[in-house]
Amino acid sequence: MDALPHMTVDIEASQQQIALSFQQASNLMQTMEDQSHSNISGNTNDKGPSGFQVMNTQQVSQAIQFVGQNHLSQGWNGLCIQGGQIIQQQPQQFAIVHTNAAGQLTCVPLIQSLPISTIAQSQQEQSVMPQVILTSGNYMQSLSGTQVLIPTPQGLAVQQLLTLPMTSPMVSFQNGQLVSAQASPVQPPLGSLIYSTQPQALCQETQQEQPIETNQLMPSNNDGSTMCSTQGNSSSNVTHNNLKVENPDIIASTVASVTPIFSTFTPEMVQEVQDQPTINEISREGNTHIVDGVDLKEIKEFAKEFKMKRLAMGLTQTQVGLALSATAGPAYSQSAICRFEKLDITPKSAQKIKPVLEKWMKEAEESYQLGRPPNGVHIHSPEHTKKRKKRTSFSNQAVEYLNEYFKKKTHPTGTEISGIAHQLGYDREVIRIWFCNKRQALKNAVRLTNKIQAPRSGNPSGTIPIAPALPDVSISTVNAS
DNA sequence: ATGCATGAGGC
DNA sequence: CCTCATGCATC
Repeated sequence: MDALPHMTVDIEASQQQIALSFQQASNLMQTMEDQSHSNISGNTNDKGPSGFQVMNTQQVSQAIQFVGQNHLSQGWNGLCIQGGQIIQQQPQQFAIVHTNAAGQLTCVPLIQSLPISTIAQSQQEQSVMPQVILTSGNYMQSLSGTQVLIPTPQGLAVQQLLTLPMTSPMVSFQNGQLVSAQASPVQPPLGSLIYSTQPQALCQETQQEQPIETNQLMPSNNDGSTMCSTQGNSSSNVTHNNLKVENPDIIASTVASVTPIFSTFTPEMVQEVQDQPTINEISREGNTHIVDGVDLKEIKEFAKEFKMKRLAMGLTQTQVGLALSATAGPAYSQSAICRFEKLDITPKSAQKIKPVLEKWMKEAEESYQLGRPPNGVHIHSPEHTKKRKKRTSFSNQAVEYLNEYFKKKTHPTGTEISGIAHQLGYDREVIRIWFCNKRQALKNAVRLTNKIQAPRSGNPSGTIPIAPALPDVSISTVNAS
């Protein structure tokens, strides 16, 4: 480090995502929280592998300082990177971010590397909008189009990230224009490069794979007590306290008799499952943006925008749900909001929820700008009076058995359901519901299974990869008895 | 984020 | 009995 203040963050060379990926940032912040006993992330409910993370300057600074021995130069004060996730913040700052081949991230505060006159001019023109300019190659290219949500005195602004096609961090200003040292033509034009408010496609959220089945024959630690989780409450009317593997051999042989034929679902099996494909599924099929009179593109964009704004305001899905229920009109739970943001719903549902969220967000933004929390976020759950059946927790053996059965037959007959219930020792209704839910989940899970291949590395086109891998529910006959 | 439950609407 | 939209509870 010398005259030109900058910071460098070591990133594993193998790291495919630049800089602090969300996971890294999360881990870091978690670690820092652990060590400092302070809440850095400030959001415990919604953090996870997907989505993006909004960090304030201090958080970014802490994260970065924590990573390396290098220090953040004092003047540096804004912005941060991601790997398809988020970035933010702090108006009135300029920085160039660069990753080199070794996977190092370099941030150069333009405010110290650019002629002051240029900055002053830009600040005037753009008001308080921060300027984020990314340079470098492939990694950064993949960021192009990523949006950054920036709280400004005027409210939340969305800025799109664009990348400069260059491999060197060297850039300079000439006549007030940013010029690549490699003299390669910069496109799009710098004007739009530097500042764009039009929301456009964000990079795909990363989502965690979830194996459809566990197929794990019980290790020794799974004794009868776990056949039905009672959550430490043995007094409630849990259905299966008595369900024990009295004779594990029976279970085992039973499972075997079901004759598992697939260890995993094959892609071909899936295609016809879709009665009500989710939005993500539809878009992957290509072209069509209008389904059932619903503009999917619009909904997808709104879903992303909604999530960004929610996070920017520091609200969890739960808080939004509570706030929603505190206002007039239809309310939706955290689950619903989660599914909406993930677009893990049918177009019909999305269309129904969207205006509700839209309206709420609008009001919330206004509140936010006034420096007060949106209505209702403080409200606490009213004790629901209805007695709900305690959630059944199937044993691993039972789940495995059911999964194997499901692979063979997604619609067991009434008689078969009874048989299964008897065999496993669960209520018949519970088994029936299990199959219902399994079928339903199957439809919504299709898109999750295809991110296994190249969610991050390839996919330069930015399109969503396709490769569902689930069985065809429609094969089996529906039968009642 | 997701598994099981509920209830509406429908054959 | 099924699908579908949703939610509570739990992972």
